[in-house]
Amino acid sequence: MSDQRLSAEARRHAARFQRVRDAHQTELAEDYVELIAKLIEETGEARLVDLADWLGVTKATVNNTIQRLQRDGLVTSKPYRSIFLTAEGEALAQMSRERHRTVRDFLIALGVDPQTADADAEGIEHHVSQVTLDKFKEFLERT
Amino acid sequence: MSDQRLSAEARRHAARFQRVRDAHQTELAEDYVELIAKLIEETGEARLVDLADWLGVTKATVNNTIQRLQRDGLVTSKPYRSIFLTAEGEALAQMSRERHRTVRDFLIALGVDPQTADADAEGIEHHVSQVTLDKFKEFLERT
DNA sequence: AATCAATATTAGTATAGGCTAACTTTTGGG
DNA sequence: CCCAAAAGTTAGCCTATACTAATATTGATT
Repeated sequence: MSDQRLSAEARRHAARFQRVRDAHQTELAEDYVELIAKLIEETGEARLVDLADWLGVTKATVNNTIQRLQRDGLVTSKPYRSIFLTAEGEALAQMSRERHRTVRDFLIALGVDPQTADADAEGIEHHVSQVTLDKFKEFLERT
Repeated sequence: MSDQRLSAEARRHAARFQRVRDAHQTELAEDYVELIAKLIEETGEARLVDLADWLGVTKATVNNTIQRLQRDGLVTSKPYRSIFLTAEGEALAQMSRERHRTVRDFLIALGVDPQTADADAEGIEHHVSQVTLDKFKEFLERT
């Protein structure tokens, strides 16, 4: 299918873009399951209103998104009841939390203040490949 | 306006999310102006069809986005003519390119292979604060 | 047990960012 | 110089992610 007309560089560039676009699709899901796991762990349950507060969006938005996550098999929820993670959601949450922590710790080890590290990690975590994550870990071990 | 009911941690979390959501709004604009600058520099002009090829999306999508960027004052374009950057677009492009290069070089200095560094930099660059970028530069100088 | 506040849902709206298909305009090769 | 291919535009569609406002449900307190 690859268009002969295109340079190898253009094709690589397009592929990278594709990858970033795909990452955007999963970002929000990762943020939600990460937060749901945290809330369950710390408060015993994940309520819609708490998610809305922690995410800084309205309840209606959270409701929408939870429907989608349920459709995609990451959470379960019944009307007016609190939200649970499926096994798949749990796995994604654990992965996300670990990656988040690694990115955050790495930035702090680099000399970034914790406040900024928190903020930047939130955006960066979804775009770090396993290869890069391993380099971050290596650096942490060296320090 | 801050809701007394919310913990400081929840408020900080929500603020970080806000920041990531805002970053998403500018990401695509940055990617476009960065690419437009590159194409103008290397080929003399930025044609819609080239943008579509390099971004891996259809011409219709690029057309849409260019209208938006024009509305937002980052590019100028006339029907059936090639695309130019405004002063503001130029400034954003330069900033983006420099940040992109720093992130990429930093990852490579860390030991990440160039291929992966390219791919990860594409996603990461939009979420790196000036503070973190400066730490990346410091690291590059130390190496 | 009734009521009210907290919580959740629904309906309706908007924007961004994607697509395909059909159309128009430009341009370059014979 | 004309006409076909390349380039650009338009219309119509879709999904994700947000919002407000109105409604419905739950649960705690009197």
